[in-house]
Amino acid sequence: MKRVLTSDSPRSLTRWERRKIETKEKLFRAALGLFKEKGFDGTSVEEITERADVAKGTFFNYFPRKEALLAFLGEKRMEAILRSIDDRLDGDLGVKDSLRLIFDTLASENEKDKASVQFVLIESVRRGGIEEVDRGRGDLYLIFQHLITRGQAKGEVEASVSARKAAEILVAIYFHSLLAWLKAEAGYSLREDLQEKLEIVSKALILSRGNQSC
Amino acid sequence: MKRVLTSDSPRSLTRWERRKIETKEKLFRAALGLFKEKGFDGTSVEEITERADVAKGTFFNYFPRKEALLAFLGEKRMEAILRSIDDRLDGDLGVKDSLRLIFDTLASENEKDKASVQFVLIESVRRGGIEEVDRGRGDLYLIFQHLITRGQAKGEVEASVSARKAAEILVAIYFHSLLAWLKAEAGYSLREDLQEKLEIVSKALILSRGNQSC
DNA sequence: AGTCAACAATGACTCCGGTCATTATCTCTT
DNA sequence: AAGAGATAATGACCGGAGTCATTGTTGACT
Repeated sequence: MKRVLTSDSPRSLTRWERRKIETKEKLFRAALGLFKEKGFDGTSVEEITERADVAKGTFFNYFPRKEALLAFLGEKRMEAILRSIDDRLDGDLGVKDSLRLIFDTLASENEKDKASVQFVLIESVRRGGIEEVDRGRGDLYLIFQHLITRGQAKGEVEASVSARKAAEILVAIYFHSLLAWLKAEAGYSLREDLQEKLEIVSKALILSRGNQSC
Repeated sequence: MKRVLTSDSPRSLTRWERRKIETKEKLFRAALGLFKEKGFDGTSVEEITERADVAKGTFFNYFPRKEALLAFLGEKRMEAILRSIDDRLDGDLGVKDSLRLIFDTLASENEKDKASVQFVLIESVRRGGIEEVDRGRGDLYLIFQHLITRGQAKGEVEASVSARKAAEILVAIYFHSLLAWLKAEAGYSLREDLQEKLEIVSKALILSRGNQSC
């Protein structure tokens, strides 16, 4: 039995909620700054709350555990990546070009800020759990699957392969390459690596129109 | 300048060393039992040392951190897997059959004891760090790479693909599938999943007699 | 304006991983 | 056999993550 008097749906933000978001954001920013200064393990929750000017206990009202900060960061990053992919994807593109574009976007978004990716993947996966990454991964997976299914309908993609499995392979390649890139020397190009691998698996997926190889 | 008086070379294990190994093993067994009973987080180091009948501090003489137990387990498992692959691999086999055999071995070794894999992958990767898994992964990677290079020399494998990248793809597929399997329902067959994915990427790698490009 | 239920903030507290100075045990030398 | 040097065992201790009972705020309703 809820009644809202001041209009209806746009009235979503009460002072409380605004302050809640504000506090969470404040904690998040404080934490991120400290992490970049002193690393994840080197930063205590108390330091974070002190910088955010709240009491220690408050932290746990917003993040169930310290690692949840990394999950939060991960979510934000993945959202940005998916938005960027959505923006750039064009229905007219062929499957192979679409895949190229997606891998390209994934690469460049990650190459933008290696330090954050370090936290999200190494640290978050390291400590927080793989689950965190999963929501985003699921979305990515759906994009691939959809693309391939559509490609099969259009006769661009080998009909005999399971779109599900193919999508899983693409996701696997992406995450594995990301990890490899994080551990590689500075000069290593994620973009080139992904494109090269895409080139290889494309041979298994894409029906070339009298083109390709040799 | 070492002198051993009680015989010579077979006398490699002094009482100390035997006891050292014994203690480490005792700690390890106690820990594994407790983990299966109460989970990793639910088990404290003190419980482990108590069951192993040593003082708490002793634990850290053998494992630098609690997670090192998982790394230790992981190493043991990976060694067993690689040994099993070595045993079963036959130089006469073609590349595709070899790959099938490897994936099959990987699947069955892991399917033997899902709980342990949970610990090694989820927990160890979750908390201990990805580094732990890396040694074994590196070996696996080399096996793939070697196999493919040899296959290219024999003309079985598409010469244009980089053996390095191809090996990375195979490893990526393996680990990703392992994770998916761990999170899947009980009925899900890792073996079938891997074989199906291998079938797909094979199309990109293997030059079938009478099929495929060039 | 005043009341009150809902919710958030707080920090003292608990628990546990990890350290370290000290003690106990072993091996080798003389 | 006794001493010395090496190595392992020990548990008091510390710091930080996470809990929770209490206190402080907010805004819906009268």
